[in-house]
Amino acid sequence: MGASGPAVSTGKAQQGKDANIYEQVFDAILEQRLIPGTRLSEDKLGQLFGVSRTIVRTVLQRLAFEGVVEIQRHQGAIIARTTAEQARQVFAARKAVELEVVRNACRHISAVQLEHLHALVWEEQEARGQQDHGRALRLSGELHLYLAEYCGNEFLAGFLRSLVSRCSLIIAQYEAADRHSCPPTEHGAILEAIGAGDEALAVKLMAAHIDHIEAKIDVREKTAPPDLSAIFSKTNKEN
Amino acid sequence: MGASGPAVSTGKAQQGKDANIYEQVFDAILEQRLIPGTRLSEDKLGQLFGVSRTIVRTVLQRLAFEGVVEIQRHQGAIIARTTAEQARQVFAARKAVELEVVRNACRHISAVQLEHLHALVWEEQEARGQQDHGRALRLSGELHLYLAEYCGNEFLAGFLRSLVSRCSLIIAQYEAADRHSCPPTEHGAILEAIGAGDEALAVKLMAAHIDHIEAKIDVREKTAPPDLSAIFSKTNKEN
DNA sequence: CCACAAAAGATTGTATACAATTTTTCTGAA
DNA sequence: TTCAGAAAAATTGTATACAATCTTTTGTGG
Repeated sequence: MGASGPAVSTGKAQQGKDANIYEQVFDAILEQRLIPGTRLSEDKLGQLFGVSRTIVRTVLQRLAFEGVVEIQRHQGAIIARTTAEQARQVFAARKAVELEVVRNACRHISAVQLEHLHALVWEEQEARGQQDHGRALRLSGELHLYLAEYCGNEFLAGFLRSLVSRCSLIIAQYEAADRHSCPPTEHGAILEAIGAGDEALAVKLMAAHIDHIEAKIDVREKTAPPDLSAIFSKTNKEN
Repeated sequence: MGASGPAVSTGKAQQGKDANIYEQVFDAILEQRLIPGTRLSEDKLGQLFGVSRTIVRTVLQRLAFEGVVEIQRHQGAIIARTTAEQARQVFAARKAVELEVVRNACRHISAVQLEHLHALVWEEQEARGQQDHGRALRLSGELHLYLAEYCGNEFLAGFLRSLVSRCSLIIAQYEAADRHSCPPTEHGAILEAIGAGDEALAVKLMAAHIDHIEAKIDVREKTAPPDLSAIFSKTNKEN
């Protein structure tokens, strides 16, 4: 599988060019190449992708619905920033959803689907071995998303999609320097339990797994607020 | 509270005119004045509300993201139809989310918030007594939504919002002639349990409540013809 | 040099024009 | 009549023009 797969089924097929842009922006978020606070100018994006603002606007609105960008009237779109309290809520929501997902997966998942998930784990380890943290993080997210998709509830899967992408933003905003967001051995263990149909164990492992991710984030505000350095020295402005 | 409240906080304040149209369409869905399969022509809606297709398009895309309308390329938007399997998934998702909501509510809810919910139950009973089934259904939905909002997790609340609206569509599509979707005594009992802080009881009652709603739907397909302008005529001046 | 107001510039909000596609209507023949 | 196919109409997809608002720069007085 190539580096830039379709990132889980994002909806229907046969869509317009907005779908392409959406995928690219979404993937960039999942790989943390777009970090919270980044401004997404309609004109810039339009020129970048060779489309008019109409298309860009559609994409930005969709991303805003998903919660990964914030749009404020007359002030445009930025990659969403997450407060510490919101981060707590995201992990709580993930736990509620993913425990249900795991329960369903233990009953509904097929052998070939399980095989696919194992392949993702292997791919993720490979990326991590190559120090490609962005790709590893995206693959980790995709594992959770495919698991949800295979559990047989498209609504839970769709919701989890927005939670996982938001998690990427949270990690980008808060995580300490050492970045190993999802211990891959845990992924493997969860899949083992699901494959064995051991619902109780799978649920327990998934709960612990999410707790571990949450434990890694550091609630001190790492965002550069109106920088002190900016107050004392006129810093340059990018682009 | 008047008949046409803001229907739970739908997001940010200070929004454009699209917010108004969105509210009206969403309320019409919650009150089942818009039923599954109804075609939503961009031009018709635009003339109806006195805005250009640009605005209508924004609204339709948002509704599509929430899952209450379906958009197919070059074929426009219709109120979403739900398959029997999807309906099953919606109720499963609601159960997963609302049980978590109830657990949190038992710990986080305040006295004044609980008072508000009790008032909603009373209002719903009143509407039912006046044979205003549409309003009763909307109030029932708002009860569930406010409960989620008060539980202290905006992400779960937002997800539940789309599930509840989808439920209105499911009921409109499938429910038998006798329409009493949410036995109000059950609502009261759930609030009692939450007020008493009895988590186990509250969870049990909510689970049973959702099961009862699901049990009422009837998977036989029932079609219905649309009439667009009449639906919004009471709130809009121009034909 | 700083504070502050006004103008210039940049960005977003909305409407409209045109292109692409689908749906409907019309025509003719089996 | 009924069917196929083409023209006509209607509807959606996209780009662009202009209006509204915000941001930055500039100019002036203290």
